[in-house]
Amino acid sequence: MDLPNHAKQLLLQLNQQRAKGFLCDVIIVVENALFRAHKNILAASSMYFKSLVLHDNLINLDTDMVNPAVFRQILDFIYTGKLLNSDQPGEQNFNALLTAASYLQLHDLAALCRKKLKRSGKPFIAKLGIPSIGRVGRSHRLSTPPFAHMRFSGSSDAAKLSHPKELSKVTGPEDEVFAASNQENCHSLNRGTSSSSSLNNSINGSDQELGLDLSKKSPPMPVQDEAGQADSRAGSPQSASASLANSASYEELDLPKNNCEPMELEAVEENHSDVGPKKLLRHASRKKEWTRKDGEKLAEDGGEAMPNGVIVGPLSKERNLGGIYSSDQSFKCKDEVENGKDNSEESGHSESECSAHQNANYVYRQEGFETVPFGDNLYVCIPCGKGFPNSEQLNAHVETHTEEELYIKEEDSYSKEEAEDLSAPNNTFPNESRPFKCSVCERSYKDPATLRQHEKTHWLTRPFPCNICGKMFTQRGTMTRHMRSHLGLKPFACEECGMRFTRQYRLTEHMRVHSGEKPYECQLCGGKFTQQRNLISHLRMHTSPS
DNA sequence: CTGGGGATGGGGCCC
DNA sequence: CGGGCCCCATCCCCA
Repeated sequence: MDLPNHAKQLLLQLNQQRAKGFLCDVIIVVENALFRAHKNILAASSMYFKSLVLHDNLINLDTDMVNPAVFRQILDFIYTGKLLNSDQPGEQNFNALLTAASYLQLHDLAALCRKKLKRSGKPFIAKLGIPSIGRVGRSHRLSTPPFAHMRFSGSSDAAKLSHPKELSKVTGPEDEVFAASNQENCHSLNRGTSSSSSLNNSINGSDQELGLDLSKKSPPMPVQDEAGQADSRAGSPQSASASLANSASYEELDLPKNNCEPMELEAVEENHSDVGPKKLLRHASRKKEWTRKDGEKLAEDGGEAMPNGVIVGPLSKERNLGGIYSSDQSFKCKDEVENGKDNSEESGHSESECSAHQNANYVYRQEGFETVPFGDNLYVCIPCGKGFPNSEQLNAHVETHTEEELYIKEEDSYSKEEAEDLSAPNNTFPNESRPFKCSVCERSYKDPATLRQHEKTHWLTRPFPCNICGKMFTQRGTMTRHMRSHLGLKPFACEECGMRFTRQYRLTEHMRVHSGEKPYECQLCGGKFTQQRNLISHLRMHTSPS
């Protein structure tokens, strides 16, 4: 018995899920464009991808071999089996496609391209060094084929192999990024705005644009402000998401390009080559270690049973790309575990509570796991559990909740906080100068805005998601700061050594390295330190039993 | 190999 | 919204 159209329907569903970022568990970086996808699909399409996605959640492709426009076509091909039209002339496009397909070991696509080129009578003009196996060229990123050193993240070896200068380049005018069609992320950032119409108006009509516009999320770079360009181009996170929601298929990168002022260009080069990617590698490595460490506690080798029965791997725990379980859950639950409030059945930590820790005001409900049938209402409000057929309706509903309803009502945690606060040197307990008292805990503040900000920390929800990795934040500023780490933006440069930092405070801290100033002294042994945190860690050495 | 210190990155949170 | 500070984690170097 054959079910006609089964494969087609399945592919259609998967492509729709990709469009929404639903269950996407891997990010592919091509120059400055990001694409979300499903590991399974990629692995099923190419041995190359299969090897890559096994260990990595973030895949950086060789820009010599593939550019964002071509990769978009390729990704569409993988998910639809169809080659959609490109802006490029046919032969040129097929040449580029063939290069990329060969590189990515998409043999069917490569054969298709060859056939097209042969038919047109134009021979394939291959780029030098197309990796059959073992290309070691300009980019060590992941241009090297599988089985060599295929790890982008989580491997210090990869970091060593990757020459920072090679890891990225300043993008030229030809660089393009794709507007994201991840409606969920757009909505979660822009509650109340509608992105679906603009999505429907995408230039290609049918295919979704799955890259993320990095540029619009870039915070202004104060160091480069003299040029007067960075600021005017760099938008706020809100405008970023707006652009994500509203742009059509292609958008020019707003990152400074080759025609920038020299100073600006220099800064960007440093940001994107010397520091950014390298740090990204280190960052990924660290994250991996965290996952591994945590994984030991939660599950062997990256499989963790979540409360609703969904099995999430390290990626899902770390980077929720699809909107179900963001990293915050893992962090939150990890914290709770550490605090003796294990996220287990006996603790009474319900699914909704746990879910609510990690997403904004809504999550997709994964079909097949809900205990109550929700039918087509896949968008579920965390606080009340109601299901909605689409995110717009859910968002409208979420607005009806009062903030008070969103508070966490866990007495234990507050008493714990209070205990900690009492020991804190600068406690924030109410007094005459701090008249604004938190209704949940005992803290008080000088002004209502700060109180309100604090009260958000009691909410179940985290309203500010990172549009790249899905991690949720309570404060927009924290989220934008977090975005800098994705983008490798380090506006604060040390005049002495040129080292760059994401935060002013880090630079101040760093400057003590040059000045030799050691303002922090250990009262027990007289040891002096440049940084307070190192004094603290030193003090632990004194206090910890040995 | 191990422990301590220097230095850095990221998140939380208050101002 | 940015600055500043705290905390935790990590990497690297060196004794």
